[in-house]
Amino acid sequence: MTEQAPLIHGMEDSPRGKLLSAAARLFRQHGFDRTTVRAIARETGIQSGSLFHHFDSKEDILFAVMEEVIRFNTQRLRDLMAAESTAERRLLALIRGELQSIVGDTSEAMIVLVQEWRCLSPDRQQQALALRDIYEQLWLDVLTELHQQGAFRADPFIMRRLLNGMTSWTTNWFHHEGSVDMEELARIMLERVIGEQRG
Amino acid sequence: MTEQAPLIHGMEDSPRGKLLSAAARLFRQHGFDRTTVRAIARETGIQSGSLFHHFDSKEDILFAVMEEVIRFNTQRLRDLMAAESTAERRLLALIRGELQSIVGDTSEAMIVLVQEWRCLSPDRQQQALALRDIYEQLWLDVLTELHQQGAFRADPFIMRRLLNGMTSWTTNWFHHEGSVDMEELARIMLERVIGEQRG
DNA sequence: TACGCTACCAAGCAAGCGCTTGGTATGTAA
DNA sequence: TTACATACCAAGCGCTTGCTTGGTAGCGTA
Repeated sequence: MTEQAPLIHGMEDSPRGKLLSAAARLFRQHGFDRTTVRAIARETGIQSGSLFHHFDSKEDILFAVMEEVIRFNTQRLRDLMAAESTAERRLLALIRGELQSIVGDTSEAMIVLVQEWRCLSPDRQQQALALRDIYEQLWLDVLTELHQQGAFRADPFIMRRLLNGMTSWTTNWFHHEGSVDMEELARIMLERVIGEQRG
Repeated sequence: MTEQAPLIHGMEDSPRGKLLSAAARLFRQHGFDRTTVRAIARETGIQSGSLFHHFDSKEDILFAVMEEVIRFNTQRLRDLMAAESTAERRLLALIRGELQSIVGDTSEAMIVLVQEWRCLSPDRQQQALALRDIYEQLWLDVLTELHQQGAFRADPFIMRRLLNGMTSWTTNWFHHEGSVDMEELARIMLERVIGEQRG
């Protein structure tokens, strides 16, 4: 170990936080199963056995990564929404925030959250699901409000699923040097809900 | 082994085809890394060693699953489109076909294609990518045509990415017993492109 | 000085993994 | 009858894996 990779946004500067940051990055790059505890330890600059002083099992690390990233991004969405006055602008804020979390400062952990879900035990899945429900409720509230205003006809639940698919999929193609930036992409996604406004 | 699970649509009724069907199902359920060659063999009713009479490595099995499902679904989309006379109807056919492949008769293999991509060697990824490019061109042709007709303003490339996200994500929520069926869902997705028509 | 807590090292164990090996049964064609 | 290919079995090898164990260094408190 010569250099330390930067921490993922929202994770604290402690042995635990460094471990989680390194783990998230490796899980994202190679997948949970192909990441060895030895690799996580090496990246953090400790011996593989020492890792179990901080976590009881490899799966515990995965769960901790997921839990932290859900909590952090739930709070971020709440903060972003609080500054907006209309339902339409709140939805744009949500889309912006989710994009930010997926292709921005917490991307490693967010991708892990989506892709390594089944590596959790059923019990742990249930716990993570409870946290995700809170996150999802933020979306449903705004979408339901817009639906009642007549902004779109489709079911708000379905609409959320479609939006979730659009944002999650960006992992597979979005690049910051690409032809479209995050702000413009958020706008385009918003238009999939409320239609392309004439102007 | 007492009973044989049904084959996945497009796979032949041979030792090889049965192996691929069983493997796809297991890969989907537990992931590539957590599926052992012993489990694949057991599901097919043979010994684990016998499996290597048909394939050189476990990764070869994964690649074969992916190759078969891309080829099969590319041809299916072509057939479905050939019956349609307008670009809008062709796009609906594409959406319908992709949904069918993801939540219908080839779902196991399609999900594996999306989720286990990085388990392929770089060389194999390149080969699979070439096949996927052909598949994607079908979408780009139709979307470009619609874009030129003024059906939507956004970039056709971006639009394809958004659609791909919407369809792929259905894995995580769509159920055949649910409140919306495949046909209606395809219609709703189409409207994300061309807008909700009044009527 | 003694104590206890946190953070770590060095070594290694048991289990599970992909894959190999050497051999057998069956079917088809010369 | 011989020859060869296909499809399989039984056994196990060598390696990697998550995790355990027993011990140590540094630090703050009494």
